[in-house]
Order: sequence, then structure tokens, then C-alpha cells
Amino acid sequence: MPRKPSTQPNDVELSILRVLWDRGPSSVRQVHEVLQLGRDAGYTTTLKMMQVMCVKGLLKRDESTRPQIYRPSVSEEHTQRHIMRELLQKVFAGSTRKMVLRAVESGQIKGKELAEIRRLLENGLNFHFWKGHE
Amino acid sequence: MPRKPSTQPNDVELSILRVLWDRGPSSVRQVHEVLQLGRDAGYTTTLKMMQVMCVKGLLKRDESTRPQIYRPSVSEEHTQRHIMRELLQKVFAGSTRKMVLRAVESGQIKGKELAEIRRLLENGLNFHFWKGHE
DNA sequence: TTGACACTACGAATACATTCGTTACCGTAA
DNA sequence: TTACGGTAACGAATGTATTCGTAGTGTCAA
Repeated sequence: MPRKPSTQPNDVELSILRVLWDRGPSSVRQVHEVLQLGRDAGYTTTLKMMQVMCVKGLLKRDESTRPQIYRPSVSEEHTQRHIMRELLQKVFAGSTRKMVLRAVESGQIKGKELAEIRRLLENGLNFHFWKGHE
Repeated sequence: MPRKPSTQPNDVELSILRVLWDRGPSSVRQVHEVLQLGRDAGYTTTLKMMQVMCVKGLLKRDESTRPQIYRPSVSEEHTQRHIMRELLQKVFAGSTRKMVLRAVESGQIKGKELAEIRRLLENGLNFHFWKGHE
């Protein structure tokens, strides 16, 4: 009596996606070397993870080159949206207000970034407002 | 060659915590009945989960009564903060700005809640500002 | 063409997560 | 006290997640 497969990338998968999002399409070894900074897995572990992610549809692989090059098949933006939407329900019981507040709290915000956030929020809110969400 | 135990409550555990946070200390049956609305697990499954959560330190149990009463040993606020802090690194590469923006986007925001969010944000930002985060 | 070396594929190994079936307990109504 | 109905405890069952060891392939220089 097992659990159901997760719809979203898990922790390790996210760390791999992070590398690919930041540095663009890469070989397994390139990804692996960046990951080494944060943990201590073997090369074949990284390889296996990326192979599994291909099966799950999280990555695509270009086999025409050697070594093979992997790229994300999901965008950073889309993934972030999806995760936040799930979190909104699971952790914040649907309260956007509370989630936004916690998001703001979560960072050690510098004065400069603070102003930038404020500005972006005005845009974000207006955007939603004008989109017609009542 | 296994994985390391997760530091945070997983999905099912969160759904149980949600019930306890919302309705206060409850028996297994009470929790189970609320959960039934969303899924289809048996009573003993819910029981087992809550027992495991006690071992993990997520819940505490009052054995002086019958049926036994469970309460969260972690606060909703603390859990939300922790999850958001992790997410900030894993999903948003440390960009508070982007996380806040996605949080705002994630909800279908109504006009009334929109104003409230804006107000809370001013408070939140000022709070952080005055706390001295440069 | 062949050896050296890196890159791939496969599948075993093992802890974790989740779900139940079964059995043991408890308190109470009769 | 005893049977009954609900509650708890246990441990089995079975995916999933993660990690590697080992063996197979490909590339390229000498």
C-alpha cells in the first residue's frame, strides 16, 4: 500500500533543475560538479537522477552529441507558479494574504531589494487588478 | 543506499497539521473524519500517521483521556516560516523579490483581499526595515 | 586498430512513506 | 461480570526515492 507518485519535482530534482536553469543546457558531469558543492553523491547518482527525470518529463536529452546534453523541459517560472499554487492550499489554507506576508518575512531583506519588492508588488497587484479579478 | 529523513512535514502530515491547527486538539477520529472529505484512507492509516508524527516530534499526545487527544507541537506560523525559508533557497535561488511576486500571482485575488495584502505588506516591509535589516 | 578514459545503461540495495489487516484494550450498558 | 463498540498498537506489504557498483559503449590519439 504505497503512496502516489508526486506531481512535482522533489528536492534533489529541484537542485538539478536549478543548475540547468542557471547555466543552461549541460552535460551530466557539468551538473554533477556544481552539485558537489552542496552534497556528496557519486557521479552515477547524478546520472541516474537525470535519467529518471527524463522519464518523468522534467528534462529532455540531446543524444546527437557526446556527451549528451540535458535541458529542462519545464520552465523555472512555470515550476515556481505550480509549487506556489500547491503551497497556497497545503500550507496556507488558501490565504494568499498570509503566504505573501510569510514570503516577505522569509528573506533578510536589504534596503535596496526592499524598495524593489515594493515596486514589483505594486505592479503585480495592479496587473491582477486590471486583469479583471473583480 | 537510502535518502535522508526529511526535516519538514510531508504532504499528508501537513494535511493532518492543518486540521489540528484549524480545530484545536482532537482525537484521531475527529481528524480522520475531516480528512475523509479530501481523500479515502482508512481509519488506521490516519492513526498510524499521527503516531509516526508523535515520534517525529510533530505532535504531542494527551494520554490521560480516552480517546487520546493529539495537539500540534509545532506552530502553524513556525512551520510556514520554515517552509518558506527552505523554498526561498531551493526554488527561488535566494531571490525574495521573485518569491514574493510569485506568491502574489498564485492567488485569484479579490479586490478586498488585494487592499488587505497591500496594507499588510506595508506593515511587513516597515517591520523588517525598522528591525534593522539594513 | 587498439588502449585508455570518460560517459552510459542497468539493476541491486536499502531507507522512507503510506496503507491496512489483525489483535489487544477499555469503559460501559445490561 | 460480561459482551459490545469503539480505540490503539503492531507489524506486514508495497511503492517511491536515492545511492552505487559493475559492465557496456564511444571517442580519439598514437
